[in-house]
Amino acid sequence: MLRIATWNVNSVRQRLEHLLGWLKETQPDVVCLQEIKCVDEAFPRLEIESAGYNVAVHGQKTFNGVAILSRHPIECERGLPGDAGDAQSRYIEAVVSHDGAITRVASIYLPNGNGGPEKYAYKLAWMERLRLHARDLLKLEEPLVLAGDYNVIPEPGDAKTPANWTRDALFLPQTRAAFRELLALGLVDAVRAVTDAQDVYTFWDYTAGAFRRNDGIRIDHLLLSQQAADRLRHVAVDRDLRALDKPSDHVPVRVDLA
DNA sequence: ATGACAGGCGGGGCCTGA
Repeated sequence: MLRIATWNVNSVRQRLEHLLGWLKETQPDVVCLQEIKCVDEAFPRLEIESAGYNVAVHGQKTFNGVAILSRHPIECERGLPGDAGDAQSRYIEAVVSHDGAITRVASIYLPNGNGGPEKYAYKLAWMERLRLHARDLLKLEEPLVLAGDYNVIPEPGDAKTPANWTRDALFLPQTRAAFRELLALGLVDAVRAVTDAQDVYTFWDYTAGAFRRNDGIRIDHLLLSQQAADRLRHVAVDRDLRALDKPSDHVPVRVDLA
């Protein structure tokens, strides 16, 4: 069994106590982190290694930053191919060796895309780079898990109040179409493989009592290759973490693969 | 339409997020 989770922690240093407690309680094998908001040297490596994890970081000062934690040996690549001039740290990929086999896992922090046409163009270009890279990875015919904060609300049922998002980059028609193109490669949305429930959310805004009103959206996703989907045994959203003091605005989503 | 919060940076507000 391999338990793989994704979590946008909104600063790993601010969230370290939550992270360590959740690792101990949930015992994931592989964790994809996003928005660590620090350079590699500032990542709390020793504390996490002491909890039993190998650590691979692709950090950045102040913004963005991704990491992969693994109880099993990993070999990592940093950065999404397709634009050598892209300085934002939003992608790290690991080959996890376990049980005499391998599973390939990526931690993804897809651009938000709000804030002007340049930012939205960057989001769409990034999604196309991701599609091309995913297409290449799928040719390997391996168990593959592309996990992260996609900043995409795939369907109206993935928001409590979809009308609030119609002009937002997370829900614009082009954004949703690009996400569907990813799925069309043959990837499986793990949550949608196990439930049609319309109230599965992974993010609640800090403002206006959004969590109290359960005014959330589902934007953190694990997309599985067929080889991984065949092994899918369980999916969970650790929504209770949003009720802690000083929470991230996102909660972990995780899968168990046989 | 704006701002509600939160974090980083850096020592005062400003930028970014979703």
